[in-house]
Amino acid sequence: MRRVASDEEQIAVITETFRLLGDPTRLRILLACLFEPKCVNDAAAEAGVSPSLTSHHLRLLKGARLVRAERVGRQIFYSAADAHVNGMLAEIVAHVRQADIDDGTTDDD
Amino acid sequence: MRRVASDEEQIAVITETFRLLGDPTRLRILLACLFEPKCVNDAAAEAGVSPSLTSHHLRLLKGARLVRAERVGRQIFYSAADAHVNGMLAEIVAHVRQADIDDGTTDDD
DNA sequence: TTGAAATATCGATAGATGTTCATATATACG
DNA sequence: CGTATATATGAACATCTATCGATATTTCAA
Repeated sequence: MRRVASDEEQIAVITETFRLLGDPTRLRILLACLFEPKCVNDAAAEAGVSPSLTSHHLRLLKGARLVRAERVGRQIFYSAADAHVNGMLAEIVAHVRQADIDDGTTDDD
Repeated sequence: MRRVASDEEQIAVITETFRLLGDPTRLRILLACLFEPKCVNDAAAEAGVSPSLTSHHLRLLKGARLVRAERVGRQIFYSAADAHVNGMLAEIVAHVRQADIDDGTTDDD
């Protein structure tokens, strides 16, 4: 018999996921891996932080299934875990732009 | 001449939004207001926390344009700011389920 | 096996954050 | 007016968390 995830558990997982996305450094690292797999060093360079810290964050992102890891030689390439990760980012970008428009602080991209 | 929001600023706003969503209590309060406007007391009751704390969180959510406030008499009704808020939640729920499936810990809703 | 490169882990710390309690503001009603 | 209800605000605190530096592990090459 299959277990049914309770609302509390679902909220716990969701908030944990959002919480991880709520740090600038971690988000930059995730964005670096979004469209093409990146090794730790490259992701670190793109995010502008140390490989150590990048590895730390990638571990957390991997724990929340936001990224997947694949070893190639002595490098490990990280990429977005599924399409919903991109979807979330797309939605929040749209939301932020919407809020900007409502606010009258629009840019002209 | 209109200002163009830099990547750094966009990331700052996005992470701030995600950060706010990354707290269980705050998310529950937001969920309470998602599909129908709720006054502070009702949202507090549904989230199972004090009205004071609810007001605190709603202020933050309002600051990030995640909810809108409308006064009716001596009550203030809060509701989701725009459709993208629902979209984000939908995407993350789908992501969490996808991760569950990949993990073999699926439920049967 | 030895050395180098890439990634991971551990400990410590400074700063951020959620919560509570007390108080303040605002609206409605006699 | 004064009272009650609804919401908001402020300070204080206890906890969590991102970051850094050093060390460990893993993999490849010679």
